Amino acid sequence: MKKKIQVLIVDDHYLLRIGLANSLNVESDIACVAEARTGAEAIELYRKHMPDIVLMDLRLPDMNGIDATVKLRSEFPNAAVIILSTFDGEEDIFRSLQAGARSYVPKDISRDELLKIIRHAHDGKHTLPALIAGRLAQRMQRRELTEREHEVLRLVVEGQTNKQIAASLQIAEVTVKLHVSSILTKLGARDRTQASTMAIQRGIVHLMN
Amino acid sequence: MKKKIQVLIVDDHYLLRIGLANSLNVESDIACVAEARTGAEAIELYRKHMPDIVLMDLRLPDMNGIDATVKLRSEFPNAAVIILSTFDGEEDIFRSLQAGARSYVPKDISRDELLKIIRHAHDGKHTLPALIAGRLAQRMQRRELTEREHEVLRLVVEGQTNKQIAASLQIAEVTVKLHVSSILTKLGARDRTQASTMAIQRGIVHLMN
DNA sequence: TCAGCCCTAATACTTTCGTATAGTCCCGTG
DNA sequence: CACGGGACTATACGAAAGTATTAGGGCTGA
Repeated sequence: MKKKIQVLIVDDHYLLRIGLANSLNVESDIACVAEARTGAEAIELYRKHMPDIVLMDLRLPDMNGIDATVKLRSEFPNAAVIILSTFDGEEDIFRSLQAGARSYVPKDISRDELLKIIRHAHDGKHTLPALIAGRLAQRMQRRELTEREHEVLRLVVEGQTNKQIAASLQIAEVTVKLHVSSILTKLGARDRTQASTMAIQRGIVHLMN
Repeated sequence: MKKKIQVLIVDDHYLLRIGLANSLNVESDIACVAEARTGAEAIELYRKHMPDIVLMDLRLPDMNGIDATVKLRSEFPNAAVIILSTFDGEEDIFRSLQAGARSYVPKDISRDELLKIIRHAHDGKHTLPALIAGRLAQRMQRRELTEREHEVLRLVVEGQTNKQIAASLQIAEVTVKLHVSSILTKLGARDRTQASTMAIQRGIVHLMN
């Protein structure tokens, strides 16, 4: 008998971990070997079990699923990570794949598609659900925001005025205006309010509770 | 032997349905009797099975979980609905309970707490997780937006200017400004951009894909 | 019936936003 | 070394946004 595909599940949602573990263990060629709740725990358990596949939630208590992927792959460059997410913002997809993930799947995925993607990922292939691939294509068209523009955008989303942003970043208000203008053109937004919702929608900025 | 608490699960996420069904069926006094993927299906299956408890996702393909609850309870006023949600915006909590839900639980809830809430709901009690209760308390303090203000806010979040909103709603721009001002004071926002993100954060407005 | 709230509107004024143009400094790539 | 790009600053202007005040009409509940 062939060795099963060993999977590490990383998710802080209890219900989802059960659902995943059950779905996988039913299959004859796949087995869930460990479950982690945090990014740190994920790396620890990866060292211990050396699984073939990591199913990683995008939102984790301690760190971002993307950062966790980067950290994991810096230690284990061959780690096959599949990002699981409720969000389907283009930016999250883009960054996940940049971080070296083999795939990116929304949590409302069907059982069959998930299994297919796990098997493909195990074979070294990069498979994306059609919807996700479409989002990614959209994202590729756009020019990326610079680091500074990201900072400014974050503050814009928080509702700060240009003057407040200038104070926060220790730069002149005119400079802030310049950055905002640049952000607007890059995002294709008419004003800061639209830029703000677009940023949230696309996953460029995440609202935390 | 006592009759088990019969539960209807309403969620379009395959993984979560499995997780839930498994968690519940392990218990000796609880049984999942049916699973629905949409609001319409939920009502249909409720008629058929007459379950004791409905676990309803807030986000459904066809309609809102809150609307589904209202519809269900207009036909079956004694239906015990527990809303399940990834969001923990105050507004969603508030509206869910207004719609007659027995409880509102986030999807990252622990197994024990979920079971406790199901049993309490079955006894007719209204139990809320501490975090959720806190959010609700915040919400209760605030004055509610009027219907018109909601409409305006939705358009503000879309990034429309006052002039565009005036055109959309067939009213004068000055009137729009008045509504916006009123919204700002009620939300405690400085400007429309902040109001916009607050509205998203609190679940007053939902972004759709 | 009257008070109170909501929606509507007009006028007037201040502040902020967004764009345009022009120029300096620094850094990494070719 | 030159070139391009990013970050920064300055000045100036028109377009929105936001505030304040006043006021009429409609609906509701005491």
